[in-house]
Amino acid sequence: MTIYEVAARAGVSTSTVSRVLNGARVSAESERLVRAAAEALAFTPNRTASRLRGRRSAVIGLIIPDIENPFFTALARGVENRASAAGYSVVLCNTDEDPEREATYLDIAVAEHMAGVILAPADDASDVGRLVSHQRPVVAVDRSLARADVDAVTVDNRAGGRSAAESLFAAGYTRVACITGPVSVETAQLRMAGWRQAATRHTGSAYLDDLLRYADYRVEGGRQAMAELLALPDPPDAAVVANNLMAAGALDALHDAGLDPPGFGLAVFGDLPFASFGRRGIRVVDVPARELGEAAATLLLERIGGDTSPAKTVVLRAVEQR
Amino acid sequence: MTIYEVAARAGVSTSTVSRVLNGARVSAESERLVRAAAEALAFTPNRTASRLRGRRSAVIGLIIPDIENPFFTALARGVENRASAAGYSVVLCNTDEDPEREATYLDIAVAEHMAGVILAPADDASDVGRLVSHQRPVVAVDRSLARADVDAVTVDNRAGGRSAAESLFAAGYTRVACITGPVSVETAQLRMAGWRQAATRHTGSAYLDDLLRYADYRVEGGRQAMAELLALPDPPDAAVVANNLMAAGALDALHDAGLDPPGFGLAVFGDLPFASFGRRGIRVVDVPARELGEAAATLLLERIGGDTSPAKTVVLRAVEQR
DNA sequence: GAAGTCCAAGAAATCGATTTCGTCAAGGTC
DNA sequence: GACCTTGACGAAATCGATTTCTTGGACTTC
Repeated sequence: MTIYEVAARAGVSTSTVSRVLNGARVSAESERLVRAAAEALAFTPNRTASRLRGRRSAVIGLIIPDIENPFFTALARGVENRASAAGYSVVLCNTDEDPEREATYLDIAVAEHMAGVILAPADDASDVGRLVSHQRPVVAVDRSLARADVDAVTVDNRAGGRSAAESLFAAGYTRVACITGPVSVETAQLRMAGWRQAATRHTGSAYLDDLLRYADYRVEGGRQAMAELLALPDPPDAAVVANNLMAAGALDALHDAGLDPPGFGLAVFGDLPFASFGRRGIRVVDVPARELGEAAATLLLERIGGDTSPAKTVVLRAVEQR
Repeated sequence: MTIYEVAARAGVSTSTVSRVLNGARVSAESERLVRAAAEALAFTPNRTASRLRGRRSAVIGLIIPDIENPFFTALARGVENRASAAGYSVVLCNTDEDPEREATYLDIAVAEHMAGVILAPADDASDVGRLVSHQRPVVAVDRSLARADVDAVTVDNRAGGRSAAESLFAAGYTRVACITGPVSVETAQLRMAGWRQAATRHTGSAYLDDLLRYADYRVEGGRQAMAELLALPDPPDAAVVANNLMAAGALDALHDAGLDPPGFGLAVFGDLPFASFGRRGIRVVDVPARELGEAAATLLLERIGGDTSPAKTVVLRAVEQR
């Protein structure tokens, strides 16, 4: 089912068929003939061929570290909404936080001639050089990249961490701990820094390290970190937890100890999906995942459209909301 | 950066470059020259061109109804594991249960010359005709299709529903209700049918419709259905809930009524992610999402590899596990 | 009515990698 | 030494849609 067969059936040349299909000038008669032939043959243009010739593709790559984390799927949803409204399809790639898989997908993005890439980097040193040097637009999302020539959309993690901690102090808790993500992950550091700032202000003491735990952004890590905190000689009475998955684990550990919120204060980054009733008494810092995705897609589409202004970083607000 | 430039730099023809890159016979000397040139130019073959010529693509489409449902992301993970091990990449498409978006993605799959498609159909009448008539392999997953000439991988939903209900009766509950999904969705019907079978056996009565609610497979639907059941003059003391999202809503409604499990018996299809502590006392029918994805990918890869045996349906077991 | 303008539409080049076909030389056989 | 086999490798065709270049006819204009 090629354009040649359509042309033959319509009794015109392939150029005319292409023109009809792409909305260039043709006589009404030719148009009628071509449309009839295409209809009769159920013709679908071969995108591979058209892309090879036209060098553009209507595909956006979205590379995320963990497809099973609802935060990233909500983000993906945001990207998809914007992209499909603009006629682009979204290819989702899951790196499992593995820089090597990430590199593979970045290579694929180049080789597949994708129109652009939205990347939630596994590491702030992620190598997007290949994309950039091929003039392929890239937007970093959620986490920013070390290089300054790439657009980014992030949330104000430090303010969010501060606001989470402040809200716990304001509610009367006095020893507010922090469970954050891997040392190497920017969002984990910033959220922790926000907490540290608020905690220092309220307790006067800069010796907070007892109350700080680095975990892995996963359920089990959260559980274990909370168990450790509860086992301290002078345990905390509240905690800021830096993501949703760890919060699920932390809640579990709290429940084991008979300390369900709000008896123990808990403020969490990101919504706890599907855990609505377990969520009661928990303070949530709303991380606008979908909006992040939408903002990133908007930015990327502008770049694809030819916007060559200097790289910018969009920072969305993340504030404790309840 | 084309194969021509590599050839020029290496002082050989493009055929030789292609041969080196694809592992055909070449002299050691040519190989060395070509590899050096490719390295020096940071050459990445243009997949679009290679696909156009070779007519095969190393991309598998995975079309799912709800990317934010952990069941489907776990399934996607399974597909991805198998596919990437075999050198294929996975393109994830989200239909939002919308047959129209599904049709669009199916068309894209044809036009993009994807190697094959794994589809969790929004409707059992989903039109995969285009794929089939283009000889493009398709595997239905989770839900089967009306047409019999397409491979499918499903779970034994009826047995799962039966086992869920049986386990509640065995634990001493006597009025076991059922909250299932949309009437039009096969899995919802089958899970309900399993429940009905067990309930009929135990209660002797075939008049179970009071205790049956059709909802929408979403959190709010589950909450509302459970609220309705609890408001009955003669309310149930247990329920089978046909998916994870509705269970989250149902749990919420139960909590509002002061009836947390195991006071009220609850058996759920599929794991409740991130709700570990809320999950206590709940019976879970393990729906092997990842394994479904793996099985579907295995089947699809066989078909892509040229297996032309008659269409088959693989049924995985889903049994109450605790 | 000659010259100029305009437009539809066909022929052919093009995108970049793969693959077929043919050539040439080295090595083997009788 | 004539003839055949084998292997490396270059020239050119190929995949299918798009786009440039060209042609020819209709229509203006003075």
